[in-house]
Amino acid sequence: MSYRFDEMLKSLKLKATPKRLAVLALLAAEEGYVSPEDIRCKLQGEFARLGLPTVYRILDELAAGGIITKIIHPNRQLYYYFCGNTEHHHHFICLSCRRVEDLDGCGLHGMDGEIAAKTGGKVLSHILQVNGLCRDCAEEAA
Amino acid sequence: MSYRFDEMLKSLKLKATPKRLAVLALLAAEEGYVSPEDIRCKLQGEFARLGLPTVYRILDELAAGGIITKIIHPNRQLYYYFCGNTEHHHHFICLSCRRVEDLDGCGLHGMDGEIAAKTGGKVLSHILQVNGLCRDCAEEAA
DNA sequence: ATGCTAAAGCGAAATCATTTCTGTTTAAAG
DNA sequence: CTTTAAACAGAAATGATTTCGCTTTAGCAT
Repeated sequence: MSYRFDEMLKSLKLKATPKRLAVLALLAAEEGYVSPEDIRCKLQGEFARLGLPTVYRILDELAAGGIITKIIHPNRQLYYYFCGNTEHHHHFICLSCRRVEDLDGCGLHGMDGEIAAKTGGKVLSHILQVNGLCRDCAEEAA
Repeated sequence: MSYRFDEMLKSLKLKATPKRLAVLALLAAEEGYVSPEDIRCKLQGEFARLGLPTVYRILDELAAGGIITKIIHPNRQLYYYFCGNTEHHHHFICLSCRRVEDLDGCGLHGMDGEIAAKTGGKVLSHILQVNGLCRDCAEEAA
């Protein structure tokens, strides 16, 4: 699977700068979720000068545009995950090895509308994330 | 509705100290979710000396015991909510006024098992929370 | 009741991920 | 090629949360 990162950025009205492209490419190449610090480290060879604030800013922009997903972690650090699946769906994340698996057809489709109707309020967003140990890590722990 | 806070603490094998009881009572009296700092402020009259770390510790203990719920907020602060409903359920939270409404029968019952079966992994926890504006706040914003 | 011992509780200070700020650089548009 | 706005770097600040070592309390035997 290959992606047109420049077009993705364009669709978010962000310039396709080398750093943004590199962050996006790195995220897409990773199997699991990564922290801002991870990204800075891995891109240090490519960019002599790359500050953490820049990484944070880029990740924010990408997450705001919806092309990467913010992972909520018990350790309260930020993590991000790139997922080619553009359908509405959620994730099963491994707390040990950081692997992410898609949960398709999660049964929440239409929930927002139902809830809005029931409570009379307005649904702005919802969080659904399943935390656990992936098959390999679960077996290892056993 | 009145609760036996001392018994609740006992069931978690925590001593029913005045501060724990006060935190629990305060949470139960609040309609919405509150921050550790809120709690410290509101209990300042009752306890001349009450440090934030103590509040955090108590909230942790109560949340670990499952009698209060941790709220995940976009502003990255911790909030907690006391909910008398002991059935497995989730919440609709208002980002404006902090009101919380229960979502019963959320359609996730059994999901953990299904996911475990499908991925081969082990589900440790899941997060489901719906963020929005309650009826009043939505009307006000309109 | 009193003394003893281990657990629980406490707040000052430290921590550390994240953000802000300011000045600089870079790139798109005319 | 100039103009103008967006991106960027890095130092420093921020502020929620945790650590640490001391103090208090409760449980229990005497």
